[in-house]
Amino acid sequence: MSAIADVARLAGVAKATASRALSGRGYVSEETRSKVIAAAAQIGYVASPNAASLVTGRTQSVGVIIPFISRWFFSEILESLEHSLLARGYDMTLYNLPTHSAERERVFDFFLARKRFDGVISVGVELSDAEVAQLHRMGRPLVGIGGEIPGAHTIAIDDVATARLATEHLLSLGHTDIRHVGGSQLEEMDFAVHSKRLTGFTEAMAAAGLPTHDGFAASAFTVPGGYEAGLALFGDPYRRPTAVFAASDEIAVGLIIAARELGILIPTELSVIGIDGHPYAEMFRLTTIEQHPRNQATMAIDSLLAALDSPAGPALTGHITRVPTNLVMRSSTSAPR
Amino acid sequence: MSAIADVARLAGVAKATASRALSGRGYVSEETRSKVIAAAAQIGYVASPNAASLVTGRTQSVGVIIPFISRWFFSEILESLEHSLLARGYDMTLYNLPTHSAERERVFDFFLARKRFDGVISVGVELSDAEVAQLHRMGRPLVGIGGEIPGAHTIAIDDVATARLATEHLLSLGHTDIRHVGGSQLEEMDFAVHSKRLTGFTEAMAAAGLPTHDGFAASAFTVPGGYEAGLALFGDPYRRPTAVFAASDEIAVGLIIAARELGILIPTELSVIGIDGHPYAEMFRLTTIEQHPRNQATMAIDSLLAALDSPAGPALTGHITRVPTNLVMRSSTSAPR
DNA sequence: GTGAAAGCGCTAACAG
DNA sequence: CTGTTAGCGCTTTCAC
Repeated sequence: MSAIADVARLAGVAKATASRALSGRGYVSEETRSKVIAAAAQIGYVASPNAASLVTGRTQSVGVIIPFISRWFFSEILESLEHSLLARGYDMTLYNLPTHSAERERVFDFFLARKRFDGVISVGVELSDAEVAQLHRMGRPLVGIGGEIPGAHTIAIDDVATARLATEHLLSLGHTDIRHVGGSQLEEMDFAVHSKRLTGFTEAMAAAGLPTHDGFAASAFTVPGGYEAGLALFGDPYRRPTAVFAASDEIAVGLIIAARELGILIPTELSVIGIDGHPYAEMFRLTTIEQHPRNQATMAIDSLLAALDSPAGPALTGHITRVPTNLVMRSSTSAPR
Repeated sequence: MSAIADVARLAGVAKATASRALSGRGYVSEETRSKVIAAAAQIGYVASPNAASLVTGRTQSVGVIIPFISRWFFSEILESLEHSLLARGYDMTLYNLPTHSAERERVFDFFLARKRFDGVISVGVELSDAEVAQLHRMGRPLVGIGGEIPGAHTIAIDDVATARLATEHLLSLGHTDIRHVGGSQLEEMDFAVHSKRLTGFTEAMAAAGLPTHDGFAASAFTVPGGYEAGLALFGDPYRRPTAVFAASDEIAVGLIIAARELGILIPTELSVIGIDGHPYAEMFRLTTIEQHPRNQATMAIDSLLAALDSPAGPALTGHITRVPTNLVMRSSTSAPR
């Protein structure tokens, strides 16, 4: 009971005609079209994309790989990707690939090799040349978010410049004893995000002629991580910095909670700046640099689907689109006392 | 260039034999099997599940619908579902369906009707009889998480009992002026979670002979939501409760932050209890009732895949598995002063 | 054990 | 504009 055959029979036309009427491809008279559509509606027909994909090569489905789900930045990206894809008629299938995932190879060699996807979006996962090549061999477009991937179009902020900007904000307020709390170089994220943010910090400090030795403290990229780091960093009042640049809003919030617990006044005794634009930032009146994950997701989808529609075929060339970030000043930063 | 045909040719066998050797179904001599496997490896063959599904009816893919991605409970569930499914060779495709989503009908009538999934998992989404019937008509198993769905197996905690337990904990410490901060009845979640937690609170208070009028304050199910509610609730020292039961850890944390900001000592002047087991709970030394989302996810997957494997066919009967919760006492609660 | 043939549900050519 | 035919890549009878 090939479903489309049922529709065709009911409408009194050939399978091919029913297919044309329902898919909108090819010529069908208005009359026939409505007859077919009525028949389809009557028996509740929904085309099987799997069968169609066998002949068209299109699956109406996109694969997404992402290293975290619960971190704010990534869950925002995910929500936005899903929403855009759904609106355009695509399914989104998700692969959660933490940085040192044992599953990684299997995901690339098996799951992504099954020709199930019209395209792949890699969020915060730095792909090896071999991985990119393998995806390209299937002739499918690949778009990245978060950092440069040779051979693929990528949407990303400039991590170094953003970190520099954050540090410069504190410098411009008059701070000289500034620390950076961020991810450990020993547990580097993809695209060397930890290092890049540290580099931006170091560059800005150096440009201001300030020392940075002992200027960095490692922390998990979470609120509890920032909290732990804060307790350690602020415990001794005689060796406490006047300002901290946190590599993410989550860390920054943890730092603020720790500071409050220690009775440190913000921003009078301590200025804190973060990166992201997390909803918590407003509640803590946190000065932060927003990086608009939802915009990044939208741009990625637009790029991917454009590559699919373009007559030139999937865009295989590498190109990075830098997304602008913007500093939002709130009352967690001020001039030092 | 039918891929499996290439493998067959290279191995010097028929397509059918290659298929049997690779899928493990049917008789193949050990010798032939290894020859075929070697050939497949040599040309990097990966079977197309879409083509296979056309004949087997199995897609090796599961659809998941979920109303939130960024809330801790849901992102934990999601991570765990993805992990379990991947381990068993299934793809997970995700539909984000907020409570009053305009897309809902389209997801059921179009996306889920396309015969793309071997089964569906509904996380925190209360399905109508029509929606359940539609899924069943496709002969696919359906498993729910979060609340009873007639006609489907569901994994869920007992929300009323859990809320009662939380309230009884505060009562047992000697509190009498207890409030409940939770979701508004006007913006009810699916499965009436807001109402159920309020009911549990009310029941426990009534059993203790205590009044509950004005005992409830509405809040968004987030840290900022709890913070706003806390500022309002604790602002007036003469009308401040001695204890609060928050409907989630996120709300509870917001309440604690607000209390600290107002200079209120916890637990001396205010006891707070939450529900979930969020990582923030430890950092805030929050007494909470854990509901182990990862266990719930694992149970759901086991149930779904068992239904697929069972010779009796997909389990269509409704049955609810209650998941135990456990109270973890930390220093955010104590006897009233 | 293995091969040949049929067919899953659909769309793309090509006639008409 | 519409019907007929072929075939996407795979699995599964059913012979051998």
